[in-house]
Amino acid sequence: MCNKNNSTRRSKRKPKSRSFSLKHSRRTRSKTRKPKYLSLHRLEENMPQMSLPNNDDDDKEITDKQLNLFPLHPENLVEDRDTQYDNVSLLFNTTEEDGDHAVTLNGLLDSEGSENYKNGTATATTTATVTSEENPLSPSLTYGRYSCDDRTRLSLVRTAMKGKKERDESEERWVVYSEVVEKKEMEEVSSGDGGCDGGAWWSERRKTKKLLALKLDYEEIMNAWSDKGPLYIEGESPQTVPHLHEASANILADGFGSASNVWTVPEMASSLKIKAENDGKEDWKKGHREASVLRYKEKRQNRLFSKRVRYEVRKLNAEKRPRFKGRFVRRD
DNA sequence: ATGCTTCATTAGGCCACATAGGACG
DNA sequence: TCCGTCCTATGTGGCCTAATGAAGC
Repeated sequence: MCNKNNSTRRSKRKPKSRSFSLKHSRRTRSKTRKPKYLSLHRLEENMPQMSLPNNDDDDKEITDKQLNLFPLHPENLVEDRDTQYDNVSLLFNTTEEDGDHAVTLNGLLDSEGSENYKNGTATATTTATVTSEENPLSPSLTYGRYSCDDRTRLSLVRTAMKGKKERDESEERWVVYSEVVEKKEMEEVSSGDGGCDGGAWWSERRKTKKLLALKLDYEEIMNAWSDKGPLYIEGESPQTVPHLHEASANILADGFGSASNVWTVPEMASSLKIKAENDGKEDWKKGHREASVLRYKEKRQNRLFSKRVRYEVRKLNAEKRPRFKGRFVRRD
């Protein structure tokens, strides 16, 4: 219902005059407000600072850069254009020396995270780390070295990023707070006391993940459908759905999805395979990345942050409607 | 270092009613 | 199939308030 754009709201708000308000005692916080949504922007603030390794000259400069994952629409843009490329490069470009150690959130989850998750221990990795001394902006976090707190954060981010590929990339990622918390709690419960005991934690996590997989009663479905004609559209091959248990098991076994085990739609997968065979895997990967960058840039340019009124007539009616203290009141 | 208070900021909810669109005869 | 009626869900803007973080003591 209240889908008003926050920035618009903010701009509409008048600064309150404190002089008029009675000096009331401090409000009692009777109940703790549970935020409805978690913004990834906030999650991002808690994420480890990311850096591109192996470039001594640029290390400091890059280290000091903050990822701007939620840039403004051009109309709200001031200096954003200058940083655009850098941000995009931070998101999508990994240098050859990086190998698969991506510097994106996904990359972080896929490569670094998977390594540490797989091992189940807070092991130091060989990639560059940004310590709190080097980067005062992220005082307590180190990248490439995961404590239990880091694992917690990563878990939240991973949950939030889950399904990213299925969504419109232009959408801002908001996640329902309760879902994130519930999943987190489930994981914590399943991990039991040994929160930092990586092996046990990991195996329990696998179990939890398996329990979350969708189970279908195929026989019942087929029976219900039996009198409704053929199951598939004529002339088209039946769509196949990957075995979720297998998929999740593979992903879990390899960490959180290196590029090789990210599930794709079957058609896509076959075309990917053919293309990779024809053009060479590396060339195709490069082209794919460039296409992704282009798509990202285009959508970013077109993002609208101003409030969009869907029904102008409703707006007019609302503006005419009598109010008392901002609330609509009856005409009589 | 810790706890309390004050202040500023912000998200979310409330309200009435016109309208869209589905269900039904 | 078309038309009229009924009903429900939705969307709209301005204000208020609780929640929250920062700063000061």
